[in-house]
Amino acid sequence: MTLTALKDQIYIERMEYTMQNRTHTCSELRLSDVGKRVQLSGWMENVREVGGSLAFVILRDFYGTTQLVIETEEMMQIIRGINKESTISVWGTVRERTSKNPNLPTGDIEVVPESIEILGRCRYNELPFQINRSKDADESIRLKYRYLDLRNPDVKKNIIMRCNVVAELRKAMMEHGFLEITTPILTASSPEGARDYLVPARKHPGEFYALPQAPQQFKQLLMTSGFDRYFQIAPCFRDEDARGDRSPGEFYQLDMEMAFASQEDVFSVIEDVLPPVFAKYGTYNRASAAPFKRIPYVEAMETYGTDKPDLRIDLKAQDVTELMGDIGFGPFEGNTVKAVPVSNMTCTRKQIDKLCADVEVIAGNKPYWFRMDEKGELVGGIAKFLQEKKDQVVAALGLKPNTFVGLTSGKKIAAQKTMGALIKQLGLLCPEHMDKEQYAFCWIVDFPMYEIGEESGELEFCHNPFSMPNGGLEILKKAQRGEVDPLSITAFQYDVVCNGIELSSGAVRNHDPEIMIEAFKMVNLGEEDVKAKFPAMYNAFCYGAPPHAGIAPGVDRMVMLLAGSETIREVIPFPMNKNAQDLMMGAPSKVEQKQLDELHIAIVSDQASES
RNA sequence: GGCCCGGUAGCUCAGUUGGUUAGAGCGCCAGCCUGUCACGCUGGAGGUCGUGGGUUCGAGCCCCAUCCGGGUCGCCA
Repeated sequence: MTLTALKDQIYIERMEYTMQNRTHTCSELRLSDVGKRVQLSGWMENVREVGGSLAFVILRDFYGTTQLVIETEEMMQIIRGINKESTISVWGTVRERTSKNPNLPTGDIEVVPESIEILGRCRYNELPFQINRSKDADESIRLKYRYLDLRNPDVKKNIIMRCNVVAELRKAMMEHGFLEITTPILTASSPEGARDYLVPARKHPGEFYALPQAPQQFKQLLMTSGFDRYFQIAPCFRDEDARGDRSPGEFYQLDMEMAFASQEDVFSVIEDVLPPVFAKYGTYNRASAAPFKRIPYVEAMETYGTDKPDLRIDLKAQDVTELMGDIGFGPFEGNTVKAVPVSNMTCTRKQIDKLCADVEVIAGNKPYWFRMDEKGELVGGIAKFLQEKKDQVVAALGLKPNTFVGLTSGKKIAAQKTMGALIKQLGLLCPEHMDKEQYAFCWIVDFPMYEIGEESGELEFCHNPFSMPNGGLEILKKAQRGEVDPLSITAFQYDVVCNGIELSSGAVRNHDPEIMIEAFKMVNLGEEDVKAKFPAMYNAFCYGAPPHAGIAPGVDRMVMLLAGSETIREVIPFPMNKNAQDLMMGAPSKVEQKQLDELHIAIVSDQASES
C-alpha cells in the first residue's frame, strides 16, 4: 500500500467515526446547501433572544460557527435549559437567511433545528473568563483553565500554526535526506551546561537519570554509527529560570546533525528549510533568501553591540574612542566610546530623554547623545564638549544636518552592550530606520573558543567543548607554546539569528580525540577529564568518527516569531508559568510516602536543612 | 537570588489631598423585545480592596512585613 493510500484510509475511517455526530462542520454550509437536512455538533457559544419565541444560537466547533434560528417555544425551552459552552448536537434544515452577515463564511445561511440533543452540559453559567476575550484575562487564570482558553479560536490558531510549521519542517528535512531518529528521554546527567532535571532510579538506590538538555551526545554518536543525516523534533529539558521567550523546564528543538559536513553544508540546509516556512506561515511574508549574511562575532559586537543583531534596523555603531576619549567629558575618559549616527531623526527632547532612560534600565549603563541641527550646528546633550573637534567629528561620522548621534561608553564590553540596547530602542523609535515587516536572518560566525571566566579568572570554554577549533590541533599547540593568544582562537561555532532573536547555536564538532584532549588541556583539564565527562562520545570517537556538524533551532521560538507573539506561552499548548508550575495539572506536587520509599528518597524539611 | 511593575465584583479596570453607603464596562440573574450577529432596553444580585501588622478620629489610598503574578538581570555548554 502506498503512503498516500494509507493516509486516505486513515482519513476516511476518522471521518466515518465523526459522521456519527454530524453531517457537516460548523464552517461548511453555504447557500448551495439550502434545503439540506443536516446534523451539526459543537459548543453553544452564544444565544441572542430577540423577542417572542425568536432567538439566534451560535454553534461553534473547531472549524467555525453556524447560526441556528430558534422559532418554536419547544426549541426555546431546550435552549433556555442549558448554559453557554455546553456541547449540543442539532438536526435541522439549512435555510437562506433573510438578513445575511457578510463577515461570516456561513453568514448566508442558518439552520432551523428540529431536534437538539445535549451532549455535554456546561454546569456553570459563569466561566472564569469569557471565551472570546480569554486573551485579556489574567495569565495565571488562563493557564489554570487552559482547556477553556484554548476554546478561543484566536488562542487556538497559534497551536494550529505550530502543527503546520512542525509538519512543514519535518517534510523539508526528509526531503533533504534527513532521518528522524528518537533518542532517550531518560539518560545520564551531563556535567556541563544547564541544571539537569533528575529522575531517581528505583533499581539503583542513590543514583539518578537525567532528562536530556539536548540530544547532543546521542546525535553525535549516531554520526559515528554512520547515520549520515539525522534530525528530530526533540524535547529538551533544562532546569533554568524562564523568560518571555524562554519557557521553563521543557522546550522543543529542530535538532539536526550531518556527517562529513562543513559549516557551509549546515548553513545551506537551514537556508533552504527555514525561509519558505517563515514566508508561508509568518505574520510577515518576507524572509531572507540564501545565503544569509555572515557576521563574525567580533564584528557583530563592534557594529551592532550584540551577538544577536536585528538586521531590520539599518543603524550601525562606530568606535570613536580615539576621537572622543579626550574631549574632557568625564564618562568617556579612559573608556571605550561608541557612536551611532541616526539620519533624519525628528524626535522630541522628551522622546530622547525617555530613550536614554529606557536604555539605562535595560543595559545598566547610561547612554549620551548630541545632534547636528538643521543649520549644521552640534547641539544638545554633550555637544559643548565637541565644539573644538567639530570638523573631525563631522568627518568621522559623516554627519549631515538633522542627524542624531547616540553615544555609549565604558569598558569595551559595557560600551558595546549598551550600544546594542541603544540601537534596538532607536529602531523601535524610528520607523524609517527599521524595515519591520520581514524575517531578517543572519549567521554569527567565528565565536571565540575560550574566554576568561568572570568568577575564576581562568581560561574557560566560551560556549561548549564539542566545537572544533579553527586551526585544529596546530593552533592549540601554538597556543600552548605561547605563540598564539588562546583568546584569539575561534571555533567553528555559529548562531542563526532572526530579527534579533537567537534561534539556535550550532557547530562543526570536534570529532578527533587527540584535538579534544588538547582543547581540554587549554583549560587545565586532561584526557582523564574528557573520558570521565563524555565517556560514550570519547570512546566512540576512538573507533573512527566522521567529521560532522549540526544545529538545533528552537521550535517554540520560531513559532513565536511567526505568530508575532510577545510571549512563548502563546505558542505552547499547555505552558507552565514563570515559576515552572503547571497550574492546570498542579505540577509539581507532593507524592505519597510509599513512592518516596520505593525511590529511596527522603525529604529534608526546610527547617532541618537550615539548622 | 537582585531590581522594576502589578494584585479592588466572575473578567478587564477606574478610584482625586487619607474623609459619607467603593464605581464603570463586559459577564451572570429576572423582565421586555419577531431578524439578531459584540443585538437592544429596564431592573437586580455580586466586594474580607492579596494577607498580616502599624500610623490616624478615620486607610482601597500612607508605613512595615509577607504571599501571589508578570517583566528584567543573574542563569540558560
